Amino acid sequence: MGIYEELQARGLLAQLTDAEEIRELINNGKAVFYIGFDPTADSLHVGHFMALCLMKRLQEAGNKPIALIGGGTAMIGDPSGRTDMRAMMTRETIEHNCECFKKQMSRFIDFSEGKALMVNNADWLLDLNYVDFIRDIGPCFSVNNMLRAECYKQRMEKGLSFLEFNYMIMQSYDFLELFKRYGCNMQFGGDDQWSNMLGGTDLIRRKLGKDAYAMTITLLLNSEGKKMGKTQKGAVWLDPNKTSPFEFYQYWRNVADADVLKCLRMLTFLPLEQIDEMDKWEGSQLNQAKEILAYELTALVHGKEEAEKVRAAAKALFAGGGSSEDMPTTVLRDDQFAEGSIDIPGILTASGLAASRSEARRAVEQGGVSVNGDKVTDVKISYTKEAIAAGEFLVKKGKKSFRKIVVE
RNA sequence: GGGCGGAUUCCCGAGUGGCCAAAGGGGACAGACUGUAAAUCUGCUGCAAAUUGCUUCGGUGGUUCGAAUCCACCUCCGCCCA
Repeated sequence: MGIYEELQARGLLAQLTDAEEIRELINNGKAVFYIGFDPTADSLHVGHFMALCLMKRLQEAGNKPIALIGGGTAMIGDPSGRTDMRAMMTRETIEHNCECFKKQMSRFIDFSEGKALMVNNADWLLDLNYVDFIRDIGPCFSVNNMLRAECYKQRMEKGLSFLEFNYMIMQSYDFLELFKRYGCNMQFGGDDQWSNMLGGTDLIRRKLGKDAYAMTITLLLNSEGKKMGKTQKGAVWLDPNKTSPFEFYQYWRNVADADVLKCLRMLTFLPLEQIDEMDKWEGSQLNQAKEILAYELTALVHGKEEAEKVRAAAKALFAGGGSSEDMPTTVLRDDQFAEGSIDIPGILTASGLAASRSEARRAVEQGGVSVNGDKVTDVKISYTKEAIAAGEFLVKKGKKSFRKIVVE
């Protein structure tokens, strides 16, 4: 089974410009491919993770990946799949984010000895001369066609600025540039990038008369059709400071039944035979599959050691027993104690379990808060520093939010 | 450049002088039921020293005893015409 067949079996392939040709190239390690990552935040998230895994898989099959960091395209802002304009980012923010991306990517992809490249499109986009550029590239794009592109559809109603309209052209230019510089003959990306990617293959054909290929990977949607990897608070980040390994683990531990197998196939590196075996599981047995999913992904992103710790911590919390050593912990400072004690809303807000004292109060009133297993019934209850220091102090809000409290 | 319409709480959206911290829906959160799932039902959803006080309806000023609501100017957006 070639890499193409493997990707297909995992349900990763969405749209391809030329399936036969692409299969031929990637199965024989002849692809030099790129995936673009716009530095819109200071950490990669789950969506990027999928792309990085794809890179890794293809690299292992002998193909050469180019990770393109969009320091230039981030100045424009990709309108794909958005109903409103992105907030404009300052150049400083973008540069900072680029640095963060670089660090994180190096952990997933082997960039040593030219096995992979990392480049930044700021290098060729930022100094373009406007008139030269549009004279050179402009004639290759039909506005009529662009307006028909799927990625702008949603914006035709809510409005699209000229700035964002140019995004497709920038991305297309990237592909052309990479083709010329590094012989990059393929672009991969999320399915929402399809129109932007086609822009690139068209541009290469028009400018150079050469063929280049594009392929999108399936967006990871849950059974309700929503993008996975997002929580109420925002994305599930790969940076442990933004999404702790524990939270990361829990996110996957809690996916819906209908989504477990899909996630295992698309996100993990477990052999397909093993996943097919799990496909036969039903009902509460799926819980085991979820545990495997959560463990595997946490191990990929944060390392095996960390994954084992958080798995043990989760078991301790939900199944009882086990150690609480690696639970999310909040350290209370002296100044958070008024007259030597702190009340329950104070603890909940200090630990981030509640956003405000009002929210904390509500949680208590609804019977959702407990301390060391005992339900808190009095909103006014206070704990002294000594009481907290005396032993294990475990605060629980709802069923799944825990925090171990210690004092300075 | 001209004409018209719009900006409300996390999102959609009602509200056109006091009865408004602001209907309804979605989402989120909590409870029951469960398998750390889904579905369902219930509660809840600005902040706080909490039967009270404070801050919010694009921005700034104004009218008024009282403004999300009226007036002026500004910013941003959509539609139509150029």
